[in-house]
Amino acid sequence: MPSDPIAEAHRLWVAHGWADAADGMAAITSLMRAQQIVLARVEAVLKPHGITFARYEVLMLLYFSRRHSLPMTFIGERLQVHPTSVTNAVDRLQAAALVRRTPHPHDRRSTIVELLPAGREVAEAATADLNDQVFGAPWIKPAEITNLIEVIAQIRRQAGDF
Amino acid sequence: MPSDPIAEAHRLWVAHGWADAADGMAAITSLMRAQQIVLARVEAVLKPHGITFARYEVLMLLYFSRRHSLPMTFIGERLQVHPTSVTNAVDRLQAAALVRRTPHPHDRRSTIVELLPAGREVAEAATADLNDQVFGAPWIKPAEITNLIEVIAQIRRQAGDF
DNA sequence: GTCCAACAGTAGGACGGCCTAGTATCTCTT
DNA sequence: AAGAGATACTAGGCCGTCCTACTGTTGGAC
Repeated sequence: MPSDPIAEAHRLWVAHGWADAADGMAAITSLMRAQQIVLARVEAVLKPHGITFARYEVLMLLYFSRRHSLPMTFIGERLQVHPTSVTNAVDRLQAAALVRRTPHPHDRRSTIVELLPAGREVAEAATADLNDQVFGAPWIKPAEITNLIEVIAQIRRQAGDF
Repeated sequence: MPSDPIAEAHRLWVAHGWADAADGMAAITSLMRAQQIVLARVEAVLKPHGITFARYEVLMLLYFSRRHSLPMTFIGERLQVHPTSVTNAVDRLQAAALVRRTPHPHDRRSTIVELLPAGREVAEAATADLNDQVFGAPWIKPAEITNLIEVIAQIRRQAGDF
């Protein structure tokens, strides 16, 4: 059984006199690796539904909104992604007839994205699968999950994420 | 001050009867967001050095290897990325004259990537900046950092990462 | 009232990740 | 010794992210 590459990197960091940065390096590298692992699982579950995680997030944002519709700008701010990424995601969702663009009634610069019934179906079906196969699956102990949420919330808060 | 979008999503998950998956959803969403935040910081620090995080990881792997050279395959396995991603990164590092490709002495299928002196310089300078501005910076409390490493190690181990 | 700065969205391009397909080489079986 | 399967790498393409540049619209300063 091979050793943990991150623990190995940590050891090398200390050996090179970078001990005060070794923990931070290991934590950030861990974060990168974990995200990659988890994203791959999520994408695998979403693939049969014909969407990606980026598009799933847009769908759920619309799903939870009062009128099942939101301005492009709001979506970008909420998901913390660049406006062009929203354009990209909405383009593909619209091509799949899951959402549609509607002009804003008062501001002709703005565009409203509206969830279509087909999009609502996909959102519900995809969520059922994700809840069953990923979110609700026993990947780590429940206590550790809430711990993880708490620690990351600190990072996010410190970065001005909320 | 707006509330935490992830806490909000958690609340909605519970309200829709998905309580048993709410924590997992929040943890995974947190992971995604945190990775995005941290990666952006790392990339900003590396940008003046003319490399990205993907290429930095390759450079450091070579930097720590005995002969400052490794097979393409080994790099991909260690970094847990697709072989084509290694090809991509090495292409760009080679174009920047930081590494070079060398034929494997015994196996003509294989290619050895060798760190050049210029690559060594960049690796050291980039690491100094990363240690100073990201890895060693006080983004969360030290105890929380080791906690994060531990929890993520469980996820990675469960996923067969090591 | 006019003009200009700010804003909303999109087009085009760079980059990293993956997948599939293809070539070249090795290795094992028979 | 020969063929089959595994292995190493790469080319081309898709997707999501970002950046810059551009068009159109709004709203406030004057």
